[in-house]
Amino acid sequence: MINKQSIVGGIFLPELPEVETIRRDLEKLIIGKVIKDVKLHYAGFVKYPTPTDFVSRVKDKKVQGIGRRGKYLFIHLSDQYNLIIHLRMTGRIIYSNTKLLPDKHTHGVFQFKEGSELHFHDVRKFGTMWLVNSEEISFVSGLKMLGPEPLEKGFTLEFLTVICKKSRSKIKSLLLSQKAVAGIGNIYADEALFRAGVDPSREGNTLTDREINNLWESVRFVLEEGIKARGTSISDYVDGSGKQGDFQNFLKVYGRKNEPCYVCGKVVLRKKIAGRSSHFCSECQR
DNA sequence: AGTCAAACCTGGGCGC
DNA sequence: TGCGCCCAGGTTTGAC
Repeated sequence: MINKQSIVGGIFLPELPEVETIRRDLEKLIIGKVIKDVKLHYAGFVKYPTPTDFVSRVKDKKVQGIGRRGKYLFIHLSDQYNLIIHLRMTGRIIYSNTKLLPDKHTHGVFQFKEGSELHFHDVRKFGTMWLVNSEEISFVSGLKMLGPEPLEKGFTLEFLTVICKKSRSKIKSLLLSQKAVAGIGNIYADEALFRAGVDPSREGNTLTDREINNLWESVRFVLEEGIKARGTSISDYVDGSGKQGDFQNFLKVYGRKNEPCYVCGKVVLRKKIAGRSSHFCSECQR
């Protein structure tokens, strides 16, 4: 049997490109399907409503579309409901067109009427879901304060300029805050800053117009490259092995502590900035 | 307003 | 071999 199972988003640390790839994959797999039931093996990921209400609400809902905002995945359901998912760090969504045995980290199994399943799998149990109607959307924590989508029109150079100029926090911290740009995590923040040639410790209001322009361009570039790289890896159907892409080839600084910079040869440094591990080249980033 | 630490959680890497 | 410790990671919360 082919297409037996598909790991949709099987890689750690899902940021915007990973969530976007999951969105595209799910679009091909579950639109039009009707949810028969959901089994909760660990209910802690359900943030709203109560697990009992979550189960009863989701039954008989039809999947009408898949959306994304920052790192939040939206499953648009019938009756104006949205299943909103944040995978946090280790969350995965696994699709199978047959019944699939849950393992110790499978916390929820959505069963569709025609026999396929969507498993929510999360080793560290940080991932969360909300099932809300339009009046309850404000219950989804973190959603309101999201900045513009970096790959859409709202993320203008002018917007980033204003955000930087009025901020005294470190630029790395600003990128991670979700308010300057939605969907950037630690990996893409480090990669964007490297590409822009900006030291992650710099305060936002010290960046020149030229640096902000570089950063604006770099943020979009690395996210687009990320989508391209992940797109090839995840759309492959696998038989349980969870084939992954060549993400490593894409990274210039992240995870390369003490390895030579590809541009200048100096070793890539790693240090905590604003509480996050940050990788950078002190020669290429000023 | 900012920064920082703690909390959430568990597997993996380390030293001994 | 195995124990104990510490760490990573995104986000929220609370303290200064």
